Amino acid sequence: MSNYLTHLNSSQRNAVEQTKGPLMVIAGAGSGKTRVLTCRIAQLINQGVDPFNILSLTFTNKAAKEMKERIQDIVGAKAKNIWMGTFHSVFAKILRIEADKIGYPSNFTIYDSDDSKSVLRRIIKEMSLDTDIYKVNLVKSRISSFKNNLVTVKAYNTNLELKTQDDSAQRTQMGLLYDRYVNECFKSGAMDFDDLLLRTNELMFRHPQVLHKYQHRFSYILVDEYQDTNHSQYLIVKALASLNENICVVGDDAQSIYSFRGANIRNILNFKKDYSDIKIIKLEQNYRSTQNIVKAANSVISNNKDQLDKKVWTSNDLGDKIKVNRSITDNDEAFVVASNIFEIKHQEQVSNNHFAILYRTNAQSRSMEEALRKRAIPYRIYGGLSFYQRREIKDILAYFRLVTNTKDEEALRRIINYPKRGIGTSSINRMTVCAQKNGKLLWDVVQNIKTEITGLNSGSINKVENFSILINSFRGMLAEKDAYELALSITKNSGILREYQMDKTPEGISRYENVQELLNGIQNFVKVEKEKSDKEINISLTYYLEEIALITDADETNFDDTLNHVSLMTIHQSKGLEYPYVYIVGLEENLFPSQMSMTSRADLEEERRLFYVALTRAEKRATLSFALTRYRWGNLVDCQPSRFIEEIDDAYLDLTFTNLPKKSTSIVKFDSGLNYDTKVATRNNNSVSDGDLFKLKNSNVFIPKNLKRIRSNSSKVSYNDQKYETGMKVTHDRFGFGIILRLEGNGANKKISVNFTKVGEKTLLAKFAKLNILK
DNA sequence: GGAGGCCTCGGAAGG
DNA sequence: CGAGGCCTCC
Repeated sequence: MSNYLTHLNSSQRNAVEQTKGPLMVIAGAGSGKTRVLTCRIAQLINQGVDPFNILSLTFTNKAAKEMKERIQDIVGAKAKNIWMGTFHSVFAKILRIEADKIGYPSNFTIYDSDDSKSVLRRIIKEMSLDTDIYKVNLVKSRISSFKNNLVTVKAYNTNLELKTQDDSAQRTQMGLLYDRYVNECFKSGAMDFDDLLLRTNELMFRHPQVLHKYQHRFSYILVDEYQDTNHSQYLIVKALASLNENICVVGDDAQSIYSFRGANIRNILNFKKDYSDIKIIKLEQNYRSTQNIVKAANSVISNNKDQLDKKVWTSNDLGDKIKVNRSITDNDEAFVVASNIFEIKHQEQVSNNHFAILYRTNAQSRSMEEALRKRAIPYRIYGGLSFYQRREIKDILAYFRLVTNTKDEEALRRIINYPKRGIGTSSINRMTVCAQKNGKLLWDVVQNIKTEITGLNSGSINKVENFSILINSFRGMLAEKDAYELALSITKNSGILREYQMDKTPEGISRYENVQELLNGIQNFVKVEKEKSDKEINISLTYYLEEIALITDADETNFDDTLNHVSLMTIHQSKGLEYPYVYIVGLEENLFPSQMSMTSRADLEEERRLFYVALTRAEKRATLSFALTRYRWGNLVDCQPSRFIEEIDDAYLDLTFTNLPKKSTSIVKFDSGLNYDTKVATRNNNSVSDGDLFKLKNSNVFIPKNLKRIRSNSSKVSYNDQKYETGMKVTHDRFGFGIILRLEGNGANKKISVNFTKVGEKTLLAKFAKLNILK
């Protein structure tokens, strides 16, 4: 049991044994971070700390679950009592306990992103706002960022900076909109994801005795993935830890890739400022990857300015160099990847699940999928629509939600006429107006439709009444029936099951199966929960909803994981995972780094960290690839190789072609990150010439626009085989007049350096350079 | 009230 | 290109 310490290196051991006081562990990629966290908690428990007094916060439920299991392996069943989970799940639990103090019911609903959007869409419409200015996604992310920075409606209204931002974007009603959204959620007894953190702060700051209670309860606090915490989370941790200061945060600033959703990298960069006697331990030995991979990753990340000083190293084998493939099209790229996997599989007897294909955007999965299918290589795509986000599941959950919390207006609106029961938009609108006029809930109007409303015909009134009777009949069963019995009754008696049963289209069949799966899940839930509790208690639907509200697909036990398939996922999803063979595809400017990151250094650095994450997933071999043309939104577009390839030290690269722009021989200087901010000027304008100017900055091989016509069959490409010679006078469509200085390489890889009068020296690929030779 | 056509928009995604 | 929201027409 106690030999767990012997498997640790000295830094890891220090981190584990340093159980008192503030500690920050900077854990490089593959440095055994999870091991340290689990051992540290085991150590606390072995030292006599009550598991009830340990709070361990993670970023995903999956991580929490895995960690709990690993701790259980060391200390046994008492590990179950540790407060371990995501910020959201732990504080949702606490908020349910303390709900009355902030005016919420303890069975409050948790609105997911779709619910929030739907509420916003409704408010924007009700306020008759211009939907071009008040775009739902934009408004939502803005409100989210207000909340994550603890900017309440009141604070917003006195915040000149934020207001000016909105005013200058014509969003003068933003404050009002924010206010209405907050009220709408509150009125519905609902919290969105950001509320779970914001309301926790509210709870703790307005109720010192509550804060005090939890400060005492959580005498030891651990936070994983600290680099990805936002301001709201930071404040919660700080408040809870301020009494005992037994706080341990673990993270890697180099792997902070979630600032787009509010994560604040300063939390980790500034941690030491918050605690006076802080200890900092760096885990720098990488156990995962080869030397070439580690060093290549280091050379890339060194281009970032904002980072903590550390040196990740490994004593593993040198390994292969990072292979870089170039393809003409995205389909070719996929073909090369699939062929390569096929080859390695057979030559080296490697199984499918040793391979991962990582990409920047989900859209890139399609070509990979096709290529793998052609090679008959089993694969699995991770991500996409989660089970609980599926329409049919959300429909059923909406019934559950309304039955347990009739204030939940989103749920009510979703199902009041689903399945169709003749309560149309006009009836709903009338009831809405009536509710608003009398300051009542929509459900109040529905429930008392006969007395509450005039202007609805008797047929409509009857239909509404039947609906209200239906829902109330379910409500009557809440206390006596368990979650499964009630769920079954709801799906049957609401007509929803029949609806899906009748639909014999493939989608309909799949919907029906999903509903069955949901019901099976509930049945299983009831069974497991009953076994867990010794008492004969009713596992209610309310309890079920509370438990699943924060569950997502990623947490489901993936039985498929044992199946042998190649994994396809975005780089974001790959965080924390590792594979012997990793393919990072689509390494092109404007794709990776993403076009949207080009306007600021901070965003570009995040893209670079993302690339760092991708590269450090590889254990044995990493392969990079890019295409010269790619379909994006139905259009074939030209691509330039990503700057990230150039940023890797040549010593660790193995180019499978000869003329990738090289820093050392670069003629048009590659500016290594100094001028990113100035690029705003060239990128804001989408005109062709500006785009080309930009490309030139990053690549000394200029690949002209006309490549567009080249299709996936590369054998059909006809090269311009004009005979160039040193000293020739030439003209170029864009660069004008110039003199050929020298020729390098042969055949398709022949390069020409030309000194142009207007733009100076350029190196062009002979096969693409459209030079007119002047006699 | 509902089906189908039109229009718009598009990043990554934990809870 | 493809999904989803919205609007129109029946």
